[in-house]
Amino acid sequence: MPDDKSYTCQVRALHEDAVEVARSSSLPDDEVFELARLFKVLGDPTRTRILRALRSGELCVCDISHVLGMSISSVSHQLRVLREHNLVKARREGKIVFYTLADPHVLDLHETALEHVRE
Amino acid sequence: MPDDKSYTCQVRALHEDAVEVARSSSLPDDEVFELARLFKVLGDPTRTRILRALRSGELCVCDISHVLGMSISSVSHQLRVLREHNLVKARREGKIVFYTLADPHVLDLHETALEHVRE
DNA sequence: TCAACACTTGAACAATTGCTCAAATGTTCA
DNA sequence: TGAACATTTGAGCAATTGTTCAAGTGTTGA
Repeated sequence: MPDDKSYTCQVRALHEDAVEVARSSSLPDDEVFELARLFKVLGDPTRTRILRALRSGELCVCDISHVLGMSISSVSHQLRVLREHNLVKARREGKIVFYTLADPHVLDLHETALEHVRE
Repeated sequence: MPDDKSYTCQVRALHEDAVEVARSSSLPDDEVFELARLFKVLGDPTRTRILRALRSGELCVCDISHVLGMSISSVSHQLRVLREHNLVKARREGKIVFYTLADPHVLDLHETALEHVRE
């Protein structure tokens, strides 16, 4: 990021004090990244529906596929994403793998967001 | 989505009752979509940092660019996304456009998510 | 040991994303 | 009016995403 005129506005900062306040109260980079990462995982309709489905208790991959009306494969791919981000847990029982919410607390985000979405 | 064996598991559903419960308590499609859409917008580090910066009050595009250390252009592009999703509001004063949070309530999502991220 | 089955995985693909660069707007002030 | 400047916009691009298809793994029971 070069420090020339094309890059930012030409004064050092239009409102230096406001910039300083904003800068000093900003989150550490890693927290910003983690925050965005979590929201990004939540920001897909398929994954949203999987998390909603698991609200009522554990389900196997086949069950989830039926609830969503989607292929086993794509559900499994998304379950992997959710697993990798510690949003769901898997438990194998014979041939069947059961999934549960790793931390139902995460659904608090759904509630808050729904309030916003519903205005 | 064809209804053949390659598509889902071979029984109608492994746990029909659980599937029925999950299905009947699921969100309407449009709410799922809106929910995911909101999280998706929140799920980018640049946009996260913009929203955090605006927490301390209104800033112009140039200010935000300074706080983030990013080009005016990319900040403006992201502000457009935030505007289109009603997360920020713009107010023009002469040559300068000031941005504010459209609904600071949205930052409640940050707080809740930060708790989760921080374990 | 082998077929059946629940699930996972990898490659391939179109679609979407976030950035940069350059050009266009809109506003002020001389 | 025209130059200066804050911001927006559009095209172009590499990178990422979500799905499908086909092949793979792991477990059960005959």
